[in-house]
Amino acid sequence: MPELPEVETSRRGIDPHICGRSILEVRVRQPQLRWPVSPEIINGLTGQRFLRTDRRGKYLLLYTESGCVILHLGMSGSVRIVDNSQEPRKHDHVDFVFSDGVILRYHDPRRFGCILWSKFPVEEHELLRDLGPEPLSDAFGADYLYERSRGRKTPIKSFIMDSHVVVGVGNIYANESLFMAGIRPQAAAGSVSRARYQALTGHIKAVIARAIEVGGTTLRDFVGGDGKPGYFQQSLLVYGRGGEPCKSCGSLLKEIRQNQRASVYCPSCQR
DNA sequence: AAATCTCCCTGTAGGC
DNA sequence: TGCCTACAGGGAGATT
Repeated sequence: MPELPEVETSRRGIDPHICGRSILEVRVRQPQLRWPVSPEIINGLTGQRFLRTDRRGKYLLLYTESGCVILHLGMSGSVRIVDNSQEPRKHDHVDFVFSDGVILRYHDPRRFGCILWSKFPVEEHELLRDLGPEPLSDAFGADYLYERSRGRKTPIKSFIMDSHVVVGVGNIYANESLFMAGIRPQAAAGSVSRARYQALTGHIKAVIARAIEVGGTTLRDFVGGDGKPGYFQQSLLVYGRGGEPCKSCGSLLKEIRQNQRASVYCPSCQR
């Protein structure tokens, strides 16, 4: 599943190939994603160019002179750069066809992603308007989480995965960072101390920053390859390891479900 | 307001 | 081997 580092790695991978090139055509083989592909994208982009790219949470933003494509990869989505000699494969739903035979190809087997159009200012689009701060920004830190969490009884794992609190902390990083901070995922967010939020935010920032660095080493994969950035290489401490021994103390890791999501933790290291 | 539930979809894994 | 079913999961929207 694409986490924030993969989205950022995708953005960096496609940016130099699509910016400045004329859009000849947008080919949509399957418009039914999470929401239908915006008609403005299917019909209205010909002759325009992407000027720059950006990212907000896990949303990729592709700016033209008249507006902005909002693209989300969902659970199984990917984008890559191919040339016009490469036939689309199964689940290659959308092609942005540029001059010089360059194609930005969107692939998404489960179709939980979306490709939407927004006029300026895109920050006021309803999908982006109420999002929390970026995890790597200075606005996100122990003081912020501490203040936001007072009075909240929701489990801390649900709290840090809430995109209105902070963007880009998916299930994998929530599990991993809570383990590193020694906090049980069930703990009420409002009862976690400032000091523990200090540890937690530090680990969230570190794990995401490191994953972006690792992804950067595999940028070449975005051109003609399978579009898979390198976060798969990273070793996971708890995620997917329920029932296996804790890498720190050897206790058996517990797996529970919170909000229909798997949570794995060490009953000894996390309190 | 906050917490919880539902739904979208298909590849994969497990059972027989 | 192959068929069948259960299930995972980001995140918005509905419901409690």
